[in-house]
Amino acid sequence: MGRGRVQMKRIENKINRQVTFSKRRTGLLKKANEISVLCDAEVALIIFSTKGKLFDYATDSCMERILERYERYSSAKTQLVAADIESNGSWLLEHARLKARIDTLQKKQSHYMGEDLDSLTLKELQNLENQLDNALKHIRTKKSQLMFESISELKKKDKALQGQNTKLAKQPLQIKEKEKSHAASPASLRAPQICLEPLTVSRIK
Amino acid sequence: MGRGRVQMKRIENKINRQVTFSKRRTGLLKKANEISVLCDAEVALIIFSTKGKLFDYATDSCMERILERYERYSSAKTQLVAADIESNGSWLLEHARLKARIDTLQKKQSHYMGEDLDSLTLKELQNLENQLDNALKHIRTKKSQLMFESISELKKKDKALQGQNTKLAKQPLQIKEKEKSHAASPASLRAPQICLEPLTVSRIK
DNA sequence: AGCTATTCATAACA
DNA sequence: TTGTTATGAATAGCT
Repeated sequence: MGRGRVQMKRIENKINRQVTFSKRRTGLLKKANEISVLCDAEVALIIFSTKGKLFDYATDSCMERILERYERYSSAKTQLVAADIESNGSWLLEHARLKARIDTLQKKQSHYMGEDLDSLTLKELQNLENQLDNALKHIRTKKSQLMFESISELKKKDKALQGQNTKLAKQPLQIKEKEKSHAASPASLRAPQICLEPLTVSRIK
Repeated sequence: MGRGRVQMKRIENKINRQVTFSKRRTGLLKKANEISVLCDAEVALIIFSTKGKLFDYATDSCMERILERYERYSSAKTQLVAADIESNGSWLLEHARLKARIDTLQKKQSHYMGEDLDSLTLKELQNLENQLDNALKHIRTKKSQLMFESISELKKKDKALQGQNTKLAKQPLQIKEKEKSHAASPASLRAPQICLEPLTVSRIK
């Protein structure tokens, strides 16, 4: 992809190597992002230059999550690592990792709440918009579902109570009189309203 | 790089997405290896497909070493804070607290993404919907703002280039002939498109 | 940093 | 999936 083929071996000229590194690094990071977006894949890319400078990319800027997933996937040595951390006192690293993770999550959360948007590019804003739009669809679907369920339960309850009402209306006079002494209106007439309560409240926490 | 441009968003057709993933994955892994060899860099690349399958590349097949180096590098800045905590020995508590915080944040995040909605009540769903709706408004406003800015910058550029064009058209015949030999169309006509690039790509990190 | 001439990667198609 | 091909991208060598 340039003016001539290139041997697949270390570029000896230092300047050339540095320039090529810079150009290819940009390309690689770009492509990592592209496959992530286009193919809905989770990608983590870490590059250390010869001089030790770090460059990285991670889907959703969430490197830690992907590395954790990798560790989980690549073997069951997670436990060994954890034990290692405790025994050699390298919990410092662990702590730093947790902190970093929290930072990331908080930043992302602020974006989900429509805050701190100045730090985003147009493209990122577009992604965010699509994501939230999608989330809203799910949420509204779920909400409708819950409401329909409530309604049909209420209808069922209502029917049952009406049946009970009819039955009570046919009972001997004494019992009805007794009821009157307790309240202004017969309990049987209030029942449907009372029974609405648990149904609407139960899931609202 | 195929027969037509490609939108930088998730490919909706499942088959296409799978094929593209397979091809781009190959390309990405190849390029990761190339930059590593050519430029003497240390590279780690982790890819999870949508279905959770893992693909990876690491310089010298030594993923763990690179990941450790990464952790060392990215957490160096927070070590001071951690050291402070170590001194009072209450790091166990701290650790548990951080973990809990992360759990909370992650749970919340999944809700913001429209996932794991079964655990929410109707009222909570309503709150969530309102919040996201509000966030979307902010995001869309910001997006519009950015786009307007882009447009006005482009218009400015366009004007400048047209002026330049006019000037060039008035130059002696010899110079114009020279231009023809370089390209089919004058660079000034292509410029506006070229200038779109930085706006969409520049901040990929 | 920019700028081409080339080689490469890959989207669409088979 | 694998292979082919027309095209858009990436980039090597220069400036």
